[in-house]
Amino acid sequence: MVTPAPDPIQAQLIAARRTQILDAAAKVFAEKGFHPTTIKDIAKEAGIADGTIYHYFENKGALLLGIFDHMRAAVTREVNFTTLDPDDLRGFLHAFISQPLQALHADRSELFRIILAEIMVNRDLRERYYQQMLEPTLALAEPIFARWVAQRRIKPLDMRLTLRAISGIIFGLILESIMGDTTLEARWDELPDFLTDLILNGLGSDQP
Amino acid sequence: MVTPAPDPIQAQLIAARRTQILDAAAKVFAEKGFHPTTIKDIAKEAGIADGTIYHYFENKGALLLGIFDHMRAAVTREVNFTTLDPDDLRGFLHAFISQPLQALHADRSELFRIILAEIMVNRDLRERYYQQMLEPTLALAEPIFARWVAQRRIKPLDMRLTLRAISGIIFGLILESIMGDTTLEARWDELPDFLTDLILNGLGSDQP
Amino acid sequence: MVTPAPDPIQAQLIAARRTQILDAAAKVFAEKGFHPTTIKDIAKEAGIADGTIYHYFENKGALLLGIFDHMRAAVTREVNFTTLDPDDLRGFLHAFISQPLQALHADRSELFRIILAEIMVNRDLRERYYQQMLEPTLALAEPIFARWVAQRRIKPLDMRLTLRAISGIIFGLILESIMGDTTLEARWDELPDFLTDLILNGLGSDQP
Amino acid sequence: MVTPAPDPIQAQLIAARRTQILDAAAKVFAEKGFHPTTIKDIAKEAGIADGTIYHYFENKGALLLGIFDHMRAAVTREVNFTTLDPDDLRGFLHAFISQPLQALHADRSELFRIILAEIMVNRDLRERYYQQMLEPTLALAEPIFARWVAQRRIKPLDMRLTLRAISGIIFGLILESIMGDTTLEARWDELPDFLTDLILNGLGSDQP
DNA sequence: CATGAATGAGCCTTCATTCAT
DNA sequence: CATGAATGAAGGCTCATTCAT
Repeated sequence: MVTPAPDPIQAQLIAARRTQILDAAAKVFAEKGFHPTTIKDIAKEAGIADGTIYHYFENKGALLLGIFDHMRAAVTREVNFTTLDPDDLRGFLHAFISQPLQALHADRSELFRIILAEIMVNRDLRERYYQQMLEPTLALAEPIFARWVAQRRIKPLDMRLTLRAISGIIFGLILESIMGDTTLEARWDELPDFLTDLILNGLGSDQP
Repeated sequence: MVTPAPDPIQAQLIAARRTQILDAAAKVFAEKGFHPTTIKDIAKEAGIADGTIYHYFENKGALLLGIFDHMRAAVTREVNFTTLDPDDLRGFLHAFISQPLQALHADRSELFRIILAEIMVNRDLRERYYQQMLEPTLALAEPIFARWVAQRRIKPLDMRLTLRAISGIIFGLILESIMGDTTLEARWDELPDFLTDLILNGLGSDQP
Repeated sequence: MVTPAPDPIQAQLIAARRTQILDAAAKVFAEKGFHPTTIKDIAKEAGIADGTIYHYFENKGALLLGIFDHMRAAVTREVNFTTLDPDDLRGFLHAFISQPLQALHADRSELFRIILAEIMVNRDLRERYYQQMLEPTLALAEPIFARWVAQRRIKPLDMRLTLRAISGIIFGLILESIMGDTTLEARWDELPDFLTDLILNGLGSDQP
Repeated sequence: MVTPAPDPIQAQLIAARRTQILDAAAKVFAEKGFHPTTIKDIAKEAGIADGTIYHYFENKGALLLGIFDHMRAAVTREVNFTTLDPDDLRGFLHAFISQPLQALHADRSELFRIILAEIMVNRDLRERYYQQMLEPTLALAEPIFARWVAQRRIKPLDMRLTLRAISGIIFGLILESIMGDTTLEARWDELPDFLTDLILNGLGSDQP
């Protein structure tokens, strides 16, 4: 296991090698799943020897954590609400829905599926996911929604349940897509607009 | 592997033994997860020998399928929209939300978590889940929602996306609860009412 | 790992299999040493599969412990001072010297060499050896020697050091023989008489 | 592997580096044992890189040989019968017993334990030990003892067995001490006097 | 049908050793 | 000469599955 070297060039090399290994692991995991994948598979994919992996990662589980962190960093980079205008209610909501929907779709979805499976099963990973992704997102959005309530721009609903419902939709749709729903697959790009309307206006007819 | 005997008493015994094994497996899986559980664990829990399990199930994977089918049957029994009055828009929606929320919660949630993990990873199981649970539910609700549209009681939105969004909420909230969200855990019973309102009326303020 | 069955026939079979494995292990250990020997080597020698060994022994180390216990039982059977006449000073001393010298020589010496090496290195085994072999022997002999002192048949020396010295001779000679000393090898059978005289009368000339 | 340089300064440096490595190895071996110690452990202890060790030693086994030689040199330095007065029978015997007892005790005993374990298992080391330590000592003492016999100061016993018995006592007591005998541990310093008397005068009472 | 001992393929991991820089 | 990243062989151990009793 390589400890971060003070030497910046060394650090660069180490980071590069770690990324190389993680990329290989991510690829093979996405194809075969976590458990069916052997260290040899990953090493072969990365073009290195089995043992080399253990210079950079404690064990197989650490690879998954590494991938998780990489993905989290990437998603966090892509999903960034701080640049949004909180006064633009519709725009904010649209972005709030659209960004995760895009981030966890497409080429990332296979890997996310595998990670999600392990999240379901691995307590560490589960807590990590909750504390580092779900909870921060909810915490970030809460004051913004609260302001809208104060401004009477949205109904004075319970914010915590509301936020969980909205993020739940996103989550649930990603899951349904993972399950193989072809309708969602085909019309993924319509979802942000559609959901924004649905959430804002509801399903019910205006006429009583 | 037991081939279905014509003898009804035999069949009874076989079914009982299968259930005994499946219950044991479900218990141990829920505690330890699928992969960490060994056949010996299950046999011990069921009070039988390892080999006996193979008289009733092809292999370890078949146990999970069996559990899945059992759970599906139970959920299907509990979640039954056919007895609902389709003219009671609010009541139907409430039940549509409430029933799965109850069915997959509580003492079943640990096992569901484990099965979900395998669903994510096992194509067979995934397709089975989609074809036998998700898709039928959507198919069942679609004409009912369509009728409401025709009656102008709900907005003429795209039904397929609408249904996926609504079931997505349910799915997503179960997931967030599995992730360990204590808010949802504590206020699980408020969800049906809350969600029914939210879905019907939306988040937006009435005042433009 | 097989737990002792209440069924006496089962117990017989289990004991037989354990012995079979232990004998195979002893043979290969004696030839190649403990560490260089693989589980596969032992399994092959025993004519069984690798995994079978783990039905009967926790791990490789348990094999060594098992061999150690077997050898201890055998040596204890052979080295038995309780049948000796404690009034026969010379006879007792002769037997006290002779028995271990015979027991740990010949076909047993190769295995003893290997076990001794692990004793040197493995704290558990070391304590086991001390508590189960060395100490009991010393404790057994002490009252007998004390009686001789009381009877003024031997000098009133410190009994504990005396006993350790005598057993030390035995131990040391076995070691020197293990080291490959050909003189000892060739004249092993002279040792009991020779040592009995030496210990009783000492080296010094009678004439001052 | 460094070939001896003709340059004396080079040779000095090489010797120093070898000693540095050997000291580090000795320390770690004494703490963890030979097999459990990795080259990395030793390199870390010595404050150098893994690879550097291989410039000075063929392989891991050579480190043990090197330590063995170092220890042998040190012991040989400390245990030196040539300066003793061979006419002082008691004094010589006392020193003959005392010196090894001191040399292989105290801070050296842990390392000796480890080396002894490898001696038991490694034929090369075993022969080296016998030929370079045990046999020379015996050979050295033999003429001296023979002279005493000629002078009728000791009994005309078989010298070869006598010497082996005496060195066996020393050897055996060191072993018993290694085994964890607390009596010996506590009274180690009494041994030389005690043993000298015992060996010279024997255990038997003077009165017939 | 029930049993559970036996099987053996296969995986993670370690670590002595090498060698390009 | 020093470095330490890379290598890859090897081994202990697990466990799903089989099958003789």
